[in-house]
Amino acid sequence: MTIKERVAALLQQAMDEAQAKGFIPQAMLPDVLLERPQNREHGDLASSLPLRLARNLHLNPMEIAQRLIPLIPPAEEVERVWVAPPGFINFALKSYWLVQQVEAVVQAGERYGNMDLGKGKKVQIEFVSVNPTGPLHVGHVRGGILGSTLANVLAASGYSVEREYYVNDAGTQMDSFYYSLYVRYQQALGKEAEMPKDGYVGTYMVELAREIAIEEGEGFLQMRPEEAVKALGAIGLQKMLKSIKEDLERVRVSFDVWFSERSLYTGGQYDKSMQILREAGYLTQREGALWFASTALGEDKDNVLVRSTGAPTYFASDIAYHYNKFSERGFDWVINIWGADHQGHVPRMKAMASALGVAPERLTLIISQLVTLRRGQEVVRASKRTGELVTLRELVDEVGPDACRFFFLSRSPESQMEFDLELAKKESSENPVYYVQYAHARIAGILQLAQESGIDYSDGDVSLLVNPAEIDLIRHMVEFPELIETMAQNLSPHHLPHYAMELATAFHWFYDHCRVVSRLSEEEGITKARLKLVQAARIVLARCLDLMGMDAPEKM
RNA sequence: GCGCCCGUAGCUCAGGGGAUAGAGCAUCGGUCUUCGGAACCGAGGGUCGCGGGUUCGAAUCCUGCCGGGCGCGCCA
Repeated sequence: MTIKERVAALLQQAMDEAQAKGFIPQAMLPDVLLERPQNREHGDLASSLPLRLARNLHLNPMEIAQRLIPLIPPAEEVERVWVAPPGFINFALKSYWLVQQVEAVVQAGERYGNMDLGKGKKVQIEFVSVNPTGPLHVGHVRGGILGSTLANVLAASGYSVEREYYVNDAGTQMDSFYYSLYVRYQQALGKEAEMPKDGYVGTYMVELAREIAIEEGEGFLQMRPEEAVKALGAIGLQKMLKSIKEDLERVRVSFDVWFSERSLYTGGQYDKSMQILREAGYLTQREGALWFASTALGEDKDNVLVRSTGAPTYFASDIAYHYNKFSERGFDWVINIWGADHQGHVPRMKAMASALGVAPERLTLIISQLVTLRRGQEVVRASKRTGELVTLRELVDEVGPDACRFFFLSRSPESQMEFDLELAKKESSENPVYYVQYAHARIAGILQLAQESGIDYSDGDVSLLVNPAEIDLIRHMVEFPELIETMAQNLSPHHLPHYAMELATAFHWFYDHCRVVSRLSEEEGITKARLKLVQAARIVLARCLDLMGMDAPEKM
């Protein structure tokens, strides 16, 4: 239970009693009872409950507050409760309680901030899932970093999380990729062959084909073209996937499962899911194609599942895929992270869930807006087909994984963002990423010094911590569990970098005001107490960095 | 034309019904310079795109414009 929930419960108790005794009329309580006021003078926690109730109760908000306050039970956490116009109830926390939280943090260690919001529910996060037709570029990084961090956050919140990459190894785009590879392979071996007009003309395809020609020899030239395309394609796909995986690992994005689209056709999920839709009456045959009657579910148009050529669409695969996720693998909750260019597919996905008999709220689609890439004034256009793009690899080589992650993470998914490569590079020596990491390195330095000096601070007495800088640092640490909760509830990991900045600031401020390691024997007590505080600060900061997938350096 | 997202400081972005709207970078000024200066403190800088509405209270919710991004295929 976070301190916010604890105090909210106290307020709730007071409210119940007030109503039971008839001091206050019965009323529905708002969901949110407590807030963190932005101004310190308003206490550690505040409630606008009286203001919210005033209208329905036909009472003056100040009056409501006055009646409520005497009924708030005394608690070891709370120092003072008071009314503030126009009708807030403010709470100040006891500094004795705050200071004891240092012990709580140290005791919890790496588990500090974890909670059981998810109660072990099985959640799957599917992200990136780019067609393996070429290298990942900058636009794909955002979803990867968002997904991996969200997965960390949900895991810390008590969900059982699985990370998945959906490999589109079937479908027309892949056919084009396979054929392009065949052409490049022939050319690599000196044979005349012409690229299809919508083929993948990027230079990486030339290199891929050459590599295969060297490793596998000329054998594919002897095969019938269809056979060669298939055989080469299988090799090309594996190489492409390997390279994508390596690229993602450079930004510390990894997956538990790489799921093959093709397996849905060989494993029977496609047939089964279509059967379910057929029996539910959602399939119609029209104009030579098979349609999903999504208009029956409130969508504005139907969607083709099987083309008149007999080839299933990507959407048909999606249905089979989600049938597999929900019905076969039994995920309680499925989260898909998509780029804004797929936003139009959301309604039909929801319709599909209903048609499969899955409650639509068990499927969450997070749409992250696209990234505009710039080099100074020049806008860089990304086109995978022509190969004119800044790859993920180039980006990470230029900017580094930590800065990359921090930068992408600090923007909320729904806001379009601009990535200026020049700026990212230029700022990298003087940017917030290093500010946060520096705080960690500084802490490590202090603890190192303590160790070298042979100081054992395990018996440090935290009640000696009274300096405002010390208390301020503790206040920030105490907010960490609430942060985890907020991020998990709103699926908004972008708060993490901002919090990390604030925590680092609080630490630097403390460092500036309070000398930690003292050689004076009369300062032994405060030295140990502060070392314990520093240890706790390190735990929280390291957790932040870990959740963000960043390094927590000992030295820089 | 229709749908979704966005518009907040010079720039990049937080804040998404509460009290005086914040951060980083940039600009200007100061501190300290014994545990790591990749630090600390301060200043300037805002019609929260514009207009209406709801509310005790709106940057936040509703609505109409304006501006930008992305969609609207038997492509993925």
